[in-house]
Amino acid sequence: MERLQQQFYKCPTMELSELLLGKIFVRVLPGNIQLKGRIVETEAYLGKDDEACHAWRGKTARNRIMFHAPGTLYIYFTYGTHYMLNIVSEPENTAGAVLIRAMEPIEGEPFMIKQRGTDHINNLMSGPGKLTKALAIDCNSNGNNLFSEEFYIENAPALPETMIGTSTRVGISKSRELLWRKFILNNPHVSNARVG
DNA sequence: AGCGTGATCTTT
DNA sequence: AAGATCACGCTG
Repeated sequence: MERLQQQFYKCPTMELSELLLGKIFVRVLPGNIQLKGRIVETEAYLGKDDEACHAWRGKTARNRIMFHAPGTLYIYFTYGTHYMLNIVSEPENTAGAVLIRAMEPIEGEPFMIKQRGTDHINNLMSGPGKLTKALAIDCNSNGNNLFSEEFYIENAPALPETMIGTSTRVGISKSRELLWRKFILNNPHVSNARVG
């Protein structure tokens, strides 16, 4: 399948969060290690009218990448332990991003198993902190984009609406009512959504 | 159900 | 300068 070009990412964040489901995220490490995962869960974050979004109050040192061009990677560190992977959306100077919450391992499982310290396949990338660990992604890649030999996304057929689930976002305390989480129904690699 | 862990943001 | 919060994961 061909790689997605920037044009693909130039659509509203809400649409993008759904279009990304089923696509193949590729991470290539030195030594020609190829890691691939099928995106199975996403969440939308918009600067405007979304208090849960980092950029809600405007640009800061941390969130500045969210104002970059569509297809840029916004990665941040949280809870003293985890890195979160987001794909920037919306035109330049407008904040928006899609959080990648879970993937289904497609290639490079031995590396992921080593990274994660478990060989349970359903547990390798079934959460936003888990998948960055499995793919060895940290803040060094913040601001990189998906049009390189290191990171790109392969196209895949669009999923029928009947396979896509919708819910409130996980782990936030603001804007709790928004149904901005999208996931592939009945896929065993979707994260265990924490409640409360 | 509780807690580790450290950067970031808000409030003093 | 201090305090609160946090787009989480693991143990129990």
